[in-house]
Amino acid sequence: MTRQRAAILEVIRSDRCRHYTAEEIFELAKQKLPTISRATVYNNLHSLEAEEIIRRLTGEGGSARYDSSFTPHGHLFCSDCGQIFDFTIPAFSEMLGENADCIVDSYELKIRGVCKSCKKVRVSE
Amino acid sequence: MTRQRAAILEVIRSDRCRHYTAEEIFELAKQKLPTISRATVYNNLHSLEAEEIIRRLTGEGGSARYDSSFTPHGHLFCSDCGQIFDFTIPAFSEMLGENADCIVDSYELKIRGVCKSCKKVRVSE
DNA sequence: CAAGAAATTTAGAAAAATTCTAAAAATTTT
DNA sequence: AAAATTTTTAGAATTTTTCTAAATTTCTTG
Repeated sequence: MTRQRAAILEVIRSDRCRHYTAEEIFELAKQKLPTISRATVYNNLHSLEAEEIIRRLTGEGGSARYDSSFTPHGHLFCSDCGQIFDFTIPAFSEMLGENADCIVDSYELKIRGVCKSCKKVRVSE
Repeated sequence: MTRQRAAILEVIRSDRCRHYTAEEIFELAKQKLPTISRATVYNNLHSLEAEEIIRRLTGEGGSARYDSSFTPHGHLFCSDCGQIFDFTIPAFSEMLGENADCIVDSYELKIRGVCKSCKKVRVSE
């Protein structure tokens, strides 16, 4: 555990809904450790994901975003505000268990849509 | 509908299990239309996805892969052979319908694990 | 706690992936 | 078939990620 790794983790964990990009994490970590380098951020993001501490989310726009939790859960990608909301599906594990003749290491349900508050804005417009 | 667009679609549809990358699609389309450019491939991949004809899959390695169908379904990313297998979950739509207070445009279930045949290889080794 | 070994970080270059641009070509409309 | 619109091309530019070798930090062990 290095100071850099701690700073990176702290940045990722400081956020429970924005899901930062690598570049954002780099900029924020830089405020704590001005000499930190991009490569260190990427190195740590990779190892943290390999250790199942954080999760890499991709699919919207150019750069990956990071989730402070590795626990399997769904992500709602709001097409209006761009935020990524977490949610869980209690019955999900069972559903998978009974049909899959494969090894399931992890899963992620990605929903594209419009979140609650943006839906309200749309209705009122 | 241009010749380029048709060639790109044809390439994507010629494959039901590999899920080509943009670069692979570019190379394969080039065999039919030697002067096709990368930008055209990307332009068309974007518009085809916006028109909900194909789907962009991301998350494994650097480049996105393309699915010839936009119909919501799950993807099993095999961590051994790297292939992406499609599967459907009949009960899934209902499950979503009853809980989501948001607009769901589409969804994708991503599973990381080991496919049937790689599992067999692992056991026999 | 100090010395050596191992692992990590740095800075920047390099590579890979994607987007942009303006002119040319193709397609569609009239 | 001419004009208007859209798409394509080629390559530069940008963005994102990875690599590299030297320097630094952390860990291990006496």
